[in-house]
Amino acid sequence: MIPKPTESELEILQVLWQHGPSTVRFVNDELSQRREVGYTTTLKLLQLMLDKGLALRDDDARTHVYRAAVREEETQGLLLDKFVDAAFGGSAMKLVMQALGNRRTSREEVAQIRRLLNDIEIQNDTTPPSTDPTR
Amino acid sequence: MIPKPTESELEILQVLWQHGPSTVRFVNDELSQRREVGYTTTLKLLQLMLDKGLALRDDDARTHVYRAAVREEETQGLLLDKFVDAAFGGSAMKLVMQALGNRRTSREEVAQIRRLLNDIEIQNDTTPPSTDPTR
DNA sequence: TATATAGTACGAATTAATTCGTAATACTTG
DNA sequence: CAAGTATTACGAATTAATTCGTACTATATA
Repeated sequence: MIPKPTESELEILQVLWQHGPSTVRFVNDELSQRREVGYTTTLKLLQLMLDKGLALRDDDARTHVYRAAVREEETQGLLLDKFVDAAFGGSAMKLVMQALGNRRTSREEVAQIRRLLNDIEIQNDTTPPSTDPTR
Repeated sequence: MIPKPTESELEILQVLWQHGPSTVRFVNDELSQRREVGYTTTLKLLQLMLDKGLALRDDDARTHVYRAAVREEETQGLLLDKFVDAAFGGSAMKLVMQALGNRRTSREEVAQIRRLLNDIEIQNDTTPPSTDPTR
């Protein structure tokens, strides 16, 4: 089981996912572009993430290199589930409608979602929904 | 500006949104169905929410009645924005794709999203996207 | 009316997350 | 090599969120 990352840990994971294995210095520079943050704060967070199993590190050299220990999509999926429960009473549908409704969605994006919907329809035809009344 | 509710506050807001104005007792009973929670804990949270402007109360009678001071959709929108930033690097698109991809979506729901996409297309034709390269 | 019950207020303990200072050590460079 | 610089380790302070105990007051009921 992967632990749920905190806000700050997630911020760091974003850096690691986007840039790959990184030094503390690099991560800290990235974070500093968004907000004020001390070097040792970033260091400590990375060390905690190592303990929790959110990050791995290569400490062969004096300057350690950290990388994400959890996959981006998997982590996002976990967080999404919790968020849907917490903020949308469990309705992923409401979330999607709100996400699409409340912001600009380009033609290309609309097309992309349409393609996904087509795939889902095919799935629904191939593997019809369970009729189990308890679900 | 409405403050960002914490996890517990959000849990309570869900109750208030779903059931309307409620006593502490009622809210606590609802929460207790999901998890162990003391009465005075719920009371304190509602009082804090009152202070923060997340809830309102009618204290004419001895037994106070609390109600949400923030609208459901508006609050969800706020939280969604922050969540998209925190977990999906700002890409609402990625979130939607993941939400649709990672769970069962029924025919009715697919149809509903299609209708929304049609509306969006019409918007895009009526009000073409900005060509500002910085956005 | 006296006792039990239900409610509010609020301080304070606890827990979780974040932040940073300081010491020790390894590297870099004049 | 000596002085300055960068890095790690780690304790501890701070802040934010949650939880609950206790005192007090109002209401219900025996």
